[in-house]
Amino acid sequence: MPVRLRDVANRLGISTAAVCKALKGHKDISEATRQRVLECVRELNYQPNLLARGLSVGRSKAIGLVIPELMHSFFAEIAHGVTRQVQSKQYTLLLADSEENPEAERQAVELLLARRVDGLVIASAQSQNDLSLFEELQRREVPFVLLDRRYPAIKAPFVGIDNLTLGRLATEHLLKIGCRHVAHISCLSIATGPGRLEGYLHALEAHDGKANPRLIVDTTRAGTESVDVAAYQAMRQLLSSRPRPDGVFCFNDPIAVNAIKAALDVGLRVPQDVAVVGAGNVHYSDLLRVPLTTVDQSPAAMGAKAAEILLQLIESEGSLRPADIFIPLNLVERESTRRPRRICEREKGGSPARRSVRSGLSKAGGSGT
Amino acid sequence: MPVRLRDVANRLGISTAAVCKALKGHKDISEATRQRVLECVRELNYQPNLLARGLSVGRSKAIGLVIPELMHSFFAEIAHGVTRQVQSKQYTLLLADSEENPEAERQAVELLLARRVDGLVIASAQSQNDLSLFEELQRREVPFVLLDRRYPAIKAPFVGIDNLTLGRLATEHLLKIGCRHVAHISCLSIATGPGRLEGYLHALEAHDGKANPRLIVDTTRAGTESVDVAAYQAMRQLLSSRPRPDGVFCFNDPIAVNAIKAALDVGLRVPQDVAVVGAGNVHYSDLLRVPLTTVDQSPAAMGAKAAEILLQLIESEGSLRPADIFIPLNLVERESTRRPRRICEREKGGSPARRSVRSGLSKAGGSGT
DNA sequence: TTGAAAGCGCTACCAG
DNA sequence: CTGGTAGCGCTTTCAA
Repeated sequence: MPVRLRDVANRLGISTAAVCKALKGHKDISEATRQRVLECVRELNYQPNLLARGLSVGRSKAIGLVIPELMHSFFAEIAHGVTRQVQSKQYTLLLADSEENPEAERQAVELLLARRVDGLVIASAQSQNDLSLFEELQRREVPFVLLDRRYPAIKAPFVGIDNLTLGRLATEHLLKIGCRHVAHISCLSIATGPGRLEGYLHALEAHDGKANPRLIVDTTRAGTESVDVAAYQAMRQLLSSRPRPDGVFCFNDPIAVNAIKAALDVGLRVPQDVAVVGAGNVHYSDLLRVPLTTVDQSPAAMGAKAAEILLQLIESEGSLRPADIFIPLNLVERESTRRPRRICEREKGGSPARRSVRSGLSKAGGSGT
Repeated sequence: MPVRLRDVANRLGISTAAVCKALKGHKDISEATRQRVLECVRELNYQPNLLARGLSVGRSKAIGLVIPELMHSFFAEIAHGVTRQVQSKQYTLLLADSEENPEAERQAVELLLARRVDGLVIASAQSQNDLSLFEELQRREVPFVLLDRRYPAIKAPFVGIDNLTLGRLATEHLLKIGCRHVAHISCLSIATGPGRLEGYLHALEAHDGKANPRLIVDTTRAGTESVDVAAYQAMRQLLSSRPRPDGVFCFNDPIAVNAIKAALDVGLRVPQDVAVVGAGNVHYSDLLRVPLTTVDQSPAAMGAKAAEILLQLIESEGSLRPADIFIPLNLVERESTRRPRRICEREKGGSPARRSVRSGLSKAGGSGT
């Protein structure tokens, strides 16, 4: 039904080869026929069949993006960054959502490979213990870049943030505003979780050396329980422990938002009674009931960078081995940690060199509409 | 490099045809050879090349999704609904983001067709005046379904909401809580805009017959100005007009959020001085500084339904002509319209039959993480 | 400068 | 029941 190369060739009384070359500006075709071809193509509204081309040349000009959860606006923004970059280079994006399920992710990757994508960007749901998926990809020499979630054992370019720094940044901030008992709601089942916990511990150690295990609670979900309720419960648990924390660093914004909810529900004030910081700088986090202090990770930039690197990787045909990229972090200070002026007593020991904190320009005022 | 059908055929000393049939369970192949094939396939880890298959059978088992703005969480959720449905049916999703640009959308569609997608789901950025893109699709007999943004002149299945009802629902709510001067911040450049305005007008007419044109301001952007600032300015303008509105129905949540910001910035209280309702029930809208009353549109359900219909359309090979689907609306009442108890004086005339309002269960408590 | 022809990997028709 | 074989639409090499 659709018009083929042959159709325009026949109509012009020339060969398909000639048309093909004319179209890609091969210089061994006369300008005259080239013009005729171009005109005819326009006239018939010829569109090359990319399946056929892909089969023929062995490259599809398509890449796959595997995301653990598109509902999370963090990943939606990443996806946006990826699409922008990819579309600007005339590639097509194949999207798969693993819903945080490692097995679903495997199948999704399998399917994308069967479609002969030229490469993959993966924000993975695999556990750190099972790297077989990535090993398989390497064995097959499929170019791929790891996004957001890092697997140190895997030698593939990574684009994301340094979670240790993130955890430290957030925790130091809480300490700096005078919190004495800083808790952490973690999510160790996600690849970025342990690093943030570690950053939290580092900051505490550097400050006064003590980390109270009772002030760390994890939200790894047992079964189908939603993250929101897990977070809510985690906060309730923290708030009933003694000493009661006066500052909480949460693994991410959704958790932080639920933590705040939990605190308010039991009659505590945020930030006066307990300060909260999240991570991700989700849209509208400055318009929340209590505007949320959070660590911005520039997800769109992350996505764009990952795509850019993947495309380089593909076009360089393996001659390139790009370094990991760490997107700069940015602590955005808002109400949830804005303590009534109160000098921090006993600032013990020299605090370790802190990463520079860029001006916390709100993101929700930007393009998020 | 990757293993082909031929490789397994050779290894088994049979023909590719036999292998092909064995794999798809054609009954004219002996169980014995079928087993041998299956085993060999597993052993060699054979993966069919879907480009080749697509070329051969003329169907790609892939569909395209065209979205105007993935950053907007409304569309991210739609995309999520689509992916779920599509993946469950073993289709692949090709994603394109038009960034609200009609021309970019055309090109994106062109590219998807060149990749021989079996159909398209389009939340379009085309203006109502230029339907050529859709006409072209119909001419080429490409199955497609219109999502969220409706083009009445186009005979293609539509999945979305009834904007007139939405506008009426929101406006009636404001009237019901006692607002005397209900304003509307519209966005007429988007296909869903006019319907909502109309619903607003209908509600006012039914109530007391008067609609003040000064209380309607549009946010169609001049140039590169962001929606957020357009919305903010629109609200400022409204607030300085006399009579000052005491209730505002906003085209969508991002606009509503900025409108609230504008009101608070000039020292007004929400909802006491001015009540605000949005549309979309964006994540966390119940955790905003002022939790936002909004009309929920169940975007994930919308996406899933659209995909489902498209797949039916494809598999029925045009024998089917599905009806438009209107996803039920759901007014979610929160702080931004929770007026201090105040009886509505002078409830003139019988208010028109109102759509049932389902229980306003918050969405942010759900899976949005 | 042009064209014939051989694939790319898979499917499907039709003859054995 | 099985296996040649002729495409699907495009690219590319090689000969004219």
